[in-house]
Amino acid sequence: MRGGKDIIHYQTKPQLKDIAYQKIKEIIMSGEEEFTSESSLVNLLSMSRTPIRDAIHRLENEGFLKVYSNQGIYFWNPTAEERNELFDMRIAIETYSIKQVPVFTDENITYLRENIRDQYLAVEKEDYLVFNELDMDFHQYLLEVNGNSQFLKSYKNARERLMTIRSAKYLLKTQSEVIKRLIKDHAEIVDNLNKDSNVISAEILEKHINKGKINFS
Amino acid sequence: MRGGKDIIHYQTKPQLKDIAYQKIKEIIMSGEEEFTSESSLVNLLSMSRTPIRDAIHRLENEGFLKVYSNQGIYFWNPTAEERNELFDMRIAIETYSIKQVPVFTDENITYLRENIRDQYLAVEKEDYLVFNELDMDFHQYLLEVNGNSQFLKSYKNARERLMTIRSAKYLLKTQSEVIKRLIKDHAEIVDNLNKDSNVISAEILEKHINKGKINFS
DNA sequence: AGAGTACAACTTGTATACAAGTTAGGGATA
DNA sequence: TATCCCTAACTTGTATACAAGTTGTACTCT
Repeated sequence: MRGGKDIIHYQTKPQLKDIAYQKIKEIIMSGEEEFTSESSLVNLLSMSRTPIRDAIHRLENEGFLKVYSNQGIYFWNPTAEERNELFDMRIAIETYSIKQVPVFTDENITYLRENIRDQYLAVEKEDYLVFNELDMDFHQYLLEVNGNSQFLKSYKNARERLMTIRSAKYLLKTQSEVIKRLIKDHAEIVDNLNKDSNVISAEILEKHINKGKINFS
Repeated sequence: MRGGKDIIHYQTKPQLKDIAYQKIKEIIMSGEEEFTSESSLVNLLSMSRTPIRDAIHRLENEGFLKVYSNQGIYFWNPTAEERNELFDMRIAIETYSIKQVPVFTDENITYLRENIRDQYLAVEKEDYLVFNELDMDFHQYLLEVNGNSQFLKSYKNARERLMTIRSAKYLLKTQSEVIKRLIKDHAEIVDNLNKDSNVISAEILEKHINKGKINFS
């Protein structure tokens, strides 16, 4: 046994299992397939089973798919209940996080207002993909001010799972009026920061995230 | 491609990777070792690298260890900040969960009161292991009434990671007086259920979990 | 003695062979 | 025709061989 030394982080060259993880997740999020198998992924990604299996097991841990022994790999197809659970997870984390921040600095507020301005611009251009990126960044930034890495990790997971096409069909039929109301929520949240221990912002945030549930068909 | 059928859940015989997962987690939670390697685990558990690696990667995903390529496997040794992050995760989830439950039934209340009675009995016997089990069950039951499986999963993960010996040294020096105050918190939480949308219970719960942070040296 | 280097013994990453379970389909049997 | 059974082709689980990176040590050279 040699261990116990300090760990040095070398610049690691990209590993196949990480490439596989990313690619398979993209397949899942594209929503075109419902199931697959190790062998078909081996053919598709041109690597051996080992990195494929590493990626699959990681994605299974993160809730993106389920491996049935000797039967195949099924991509996660959330029920309405499961989607709501993820939205509630977001509410729990994001509302507590914002209330826990003692003060948002001027720099924080400026960043958020600029993000909101860009959100309006994206909607004007009817570029809903860019809007979604900005929306994701808005909520993520609020969490980053708190600094709790657990919050951030859970948020990203919930958000990504909710963004798989099969669970986010609603995005396709959102209209600019609906989105403009979401942006108004964002503005209201920022306007009420640093007041009343951020309780008001947290309340708006809760209603805001809850709108995600309703927007489903 | 054959897939697309209904999945049948056969009674699966226990898999080596699940055994490895459990055993390695026990080693981590015992807190006796700080690092290891695949080969030493292979010798210890008498199985090949494959199930060992599956278990290790799963545990890494859950935050129990970190694999450094070509350098070894280091068990998670949390800083004070990281422990606090997990406690805050618990607060976020548990307080929102309890507020979300519209009504706790008589059966729920009865279960919780019986659990609390057993907590007192355990402390009288100075059996802090049993108390810990009951405490874990108390908080878990509150989440189960809500029914959100995401809450439950995150709670269990946070709880287990906080219970690794190296992060829970405090347990060894907790005194029965301290624990009795924790049990009083539990009783107060239950006494205030179904009042004021469970806001009061949630507030007590927040202070209660926060005491975990303070109890560290 | 000291600096540098080569090497051996470790580490995890990757590829692949084999084991065991599941399933669809064809064919024998009634 | 209908039923049963066998088998071939799939599935994931497991074991193992090989590749590539890291590190302590011992040796060589100055």
